[in-house]
Amino acid sequence: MARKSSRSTSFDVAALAGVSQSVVSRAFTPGSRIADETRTKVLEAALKLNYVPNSIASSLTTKRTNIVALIIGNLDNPFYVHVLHTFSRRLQAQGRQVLIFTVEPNSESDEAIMHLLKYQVDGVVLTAAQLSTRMISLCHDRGIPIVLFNRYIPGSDASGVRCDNVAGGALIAEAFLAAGAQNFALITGDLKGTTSGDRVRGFVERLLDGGVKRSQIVEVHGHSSYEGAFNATIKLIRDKSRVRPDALFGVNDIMAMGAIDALRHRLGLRVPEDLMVGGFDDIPEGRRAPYQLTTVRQPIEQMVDETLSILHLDDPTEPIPRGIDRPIKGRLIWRSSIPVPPAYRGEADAAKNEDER
Amino acid sequence: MARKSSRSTSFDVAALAGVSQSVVSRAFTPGSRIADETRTKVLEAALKLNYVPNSIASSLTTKRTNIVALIIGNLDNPFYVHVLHTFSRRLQAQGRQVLIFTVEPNSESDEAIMHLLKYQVDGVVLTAAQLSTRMISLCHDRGIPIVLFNRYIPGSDASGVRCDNVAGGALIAEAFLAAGAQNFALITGDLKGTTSGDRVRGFVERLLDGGVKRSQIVEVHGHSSYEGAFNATIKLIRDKSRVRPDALFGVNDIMAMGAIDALRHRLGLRVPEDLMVGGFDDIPEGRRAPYQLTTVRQPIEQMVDETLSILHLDDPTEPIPRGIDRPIKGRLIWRSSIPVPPAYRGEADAAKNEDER
DNA sequence: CGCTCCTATGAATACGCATTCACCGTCATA
DNA sequence: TATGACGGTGAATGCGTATTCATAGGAGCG
Repeated sequence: MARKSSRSTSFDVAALAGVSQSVVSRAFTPGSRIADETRTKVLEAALKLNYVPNSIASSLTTKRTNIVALIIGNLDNPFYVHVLHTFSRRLQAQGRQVLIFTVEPNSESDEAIMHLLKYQVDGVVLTAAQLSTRMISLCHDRGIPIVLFNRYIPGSDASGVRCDNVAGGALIAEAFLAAGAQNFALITGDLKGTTSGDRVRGFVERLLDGGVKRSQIVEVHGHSSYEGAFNATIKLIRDKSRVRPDALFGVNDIMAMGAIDALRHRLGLRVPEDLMVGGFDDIPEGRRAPYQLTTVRQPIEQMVDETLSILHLDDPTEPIPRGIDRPIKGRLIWRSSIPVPPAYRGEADAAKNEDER
Repeated sequence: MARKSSRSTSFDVAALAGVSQSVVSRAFTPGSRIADETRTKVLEAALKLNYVPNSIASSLTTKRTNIVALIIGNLDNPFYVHVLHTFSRRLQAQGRQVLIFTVEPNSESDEAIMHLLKYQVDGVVLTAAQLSTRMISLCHDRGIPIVLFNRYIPGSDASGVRCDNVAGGALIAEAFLAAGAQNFALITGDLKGTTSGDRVRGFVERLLDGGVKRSQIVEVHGHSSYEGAFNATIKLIRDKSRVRPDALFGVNDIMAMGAIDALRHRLGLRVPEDLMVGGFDDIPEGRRAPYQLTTVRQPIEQMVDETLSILHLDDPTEPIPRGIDRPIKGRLIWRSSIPVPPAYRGEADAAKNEDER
């Protein structure tokens, strides 16, 4: 059989059902004017012919593809996998699909944008990746809304949804202070994106506010990954020129996990007894028995909701939203990678119950 | 500005460049008959107008969308995330994109198929999900090639690429035997797919061949996930009615990791001293310091290559490949979750070096 | 110089569907 | 019975591009 064999069209169905092609179209368009009886007749004919409407063809007239592009720069961090999964589920429930564009972490996504423009996607979500403002206006000019997820470009007219990273970083600082830490370290990746930078800033500022001296805080950079944090931690602890920290903030969970494993399996230190560790994101992996990571939970579902609402997928006549910056507060989840101060015992138990469900 | 504002067409470009629309089309079609000078002129005009060819419209005539659907049933297992990532990278390099369809694990993907038919995708890859044979013929009838990744339906005319799971299971059995294990346990998820079943079969058969008695092998089922294996392991070890196994095969790496953590953090056992553990997949997570998982490596790159070559994306005139079953041998990677017998020391050191690169 | 051959281009058409507009029959109303 | 009003249908058109076919012009040859 030839490859492009029998793909029946609305005309074929119309012929079989004894109606016109317009009627077939209406039979598949909810809310259009057609007699129930006729619709049934058409659907039966369609079934016989294995007819499925060609959404490519209909996009041509409706100017809607029901496709949303997701540009994603880091699938090695489980957090972004969860983000992808959440978007996919939500959009599928709306009858839309995700067209995925993977880019190298920290590389510009400009090329991806050029490609997705061809596909006439209804909207774009960009996460864990960089983007030039030129590309944003290119999308806007063409009527394609774009939302940055967990990223923002201050002063640009790009819209974004993000966790309030400054406030979140402060939460970890507070947890450390409440647990009685004295010397602080933080491990972060490159600061190209605003995400890490904000967390670092919130963390450091809160510590300084709490009376900690600058000299009590060490900042280490590594590749923004489990391995990067693993190696950076080893370097940090082996550096005998400074006092060993007793609190370590991994700027995201996957890095905190790398740090914990380095501490335990390379450096022979105990967590949290010798060193308490805090993370950020609350990925399910951080809840596992070896980590029990105290962290800031990013409310993914809510952030995805916000993102979709900004995209206005349902009514394309809305003007494209510009310059929106919607920071959403995260919540501190107490587990045992930071010793739980008495005041927070109840909260920690609640989190534990929730995890075990 | 209105939403669907200024999206210029090939006619606009033609007008600006002083040529006809056909010439614009040719300017963007590699290998078509057009004078270099003219092409340059057209491209300049296109640039001025921010013109990007509308691939939706061109699909209508070419009958190619350059979109490949990927149905994926389990993003919680990092293995499938790597699979997704690999497909995405490969296809993007060819100028194609992945349209993602997430389905609930172990649910039928029939609905997803109905949706992707609308999008006129050029091909379909299905992984970690179930599918009825009816849907396969539906795709085939419409000229859409579909390949099952790590899954096959014996006797059907579906094509598939998979790791040779029977042989792989046997490799773990051999490793256990070489390490001197006496009592064996295996933890597996539901056996709906062929993947787990084959691994179990290869494992058990190889043990029996090696003189192990049936009574020395315990099989435990749990949800096919980290947590499922974690809980199943606890149940297994706490069952005092039988001797404690000294070797445990997690039917995939993520389950093996769950098992290891349960052994260490709930049951107070040491790995590999009290219990050796083997996995399957060789996900990067299993290489981490706490796990050092001895496992069977699935050659993802090669499997993806095979899959793409079966899809024949480049020449749609090829007849749709039916009934292909391409098993690919995996390779045992020695790490330290199984004590390395002297004969394999060299191999293990090599793996270690490779990991640390 | 006249012819053919070939290359570069333009005009026209098809792709599959949504949508507009006109039309027809029916029913309720005056 | 005549008049609208309205629900349902069909014919025709447009969406943006690829492709076919015809043509103009130039190069090469005898």
